[in-house]
Amino acid sequence: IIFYTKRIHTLCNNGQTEKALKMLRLMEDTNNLVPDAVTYNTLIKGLCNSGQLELALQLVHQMQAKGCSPNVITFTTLIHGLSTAGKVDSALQLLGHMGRYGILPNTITYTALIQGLCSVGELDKALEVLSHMTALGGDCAPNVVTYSQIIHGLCKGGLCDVGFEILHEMRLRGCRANRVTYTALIHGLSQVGDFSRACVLINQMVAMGSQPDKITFNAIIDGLVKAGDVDHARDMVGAMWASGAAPD
RNA sequence: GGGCAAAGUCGU
Repeated sequence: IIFYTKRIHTLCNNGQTEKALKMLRLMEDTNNLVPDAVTYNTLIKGLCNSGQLELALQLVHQMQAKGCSPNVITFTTLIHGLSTAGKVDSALQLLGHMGRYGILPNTITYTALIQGLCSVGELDKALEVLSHMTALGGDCAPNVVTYSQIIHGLCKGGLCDVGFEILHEMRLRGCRANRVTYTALIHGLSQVGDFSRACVLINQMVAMGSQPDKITFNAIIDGLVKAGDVDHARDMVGAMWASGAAPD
């Protein structure tokens, strides 16, 4: 069964969902194997990634019909799929249904939801979810991914200042910002031409032990070029070499 | 300790 699940995983990653579904039938019908939650979750993710949300939801019913209970990963995968497709209402609804199955959302589940809220511009709601997570704590406490993601969303929505507040908040709560966190904020600042604060952040991240990488530099160089400041962009390319990241 | 879920830049 692990063997089949691995094959299904590979097929899904190659976008071969048809074949993956056939593989599921093959293992059930001709091999009398019983797929478990991991098998179904793998397929559900594949279907979500290829935009076949309906089929993914059907598969959840199918697994239940066969006596396999969905778990928190099943729901998180679906919520992520719905969020990515911009169907945040459905994602929220699904979150509400989880309780009926006796399954509690965790940090990753909420983080997937925040992703969706940000992408449709519901930043206020995303911030509400973040507070809720903080209040819940434990398994639902926001982590560095949650914070990085919401900072990214805020910056995209033009709210870099709020992004800074979140950076401070995460520090207060003992969550260390990493390269992704800083890069998201640096990118936001660069896009609005606030290079001085972007540089301050670069220095901060170095001081905190995160080296800027290619993506960090690209983010700021792109901003400089868009602002027509080619000279400083060249300087940054120099700094990029100096820090051991090769421009591409 | 097994196979499954979440975050950053540019590249049409």
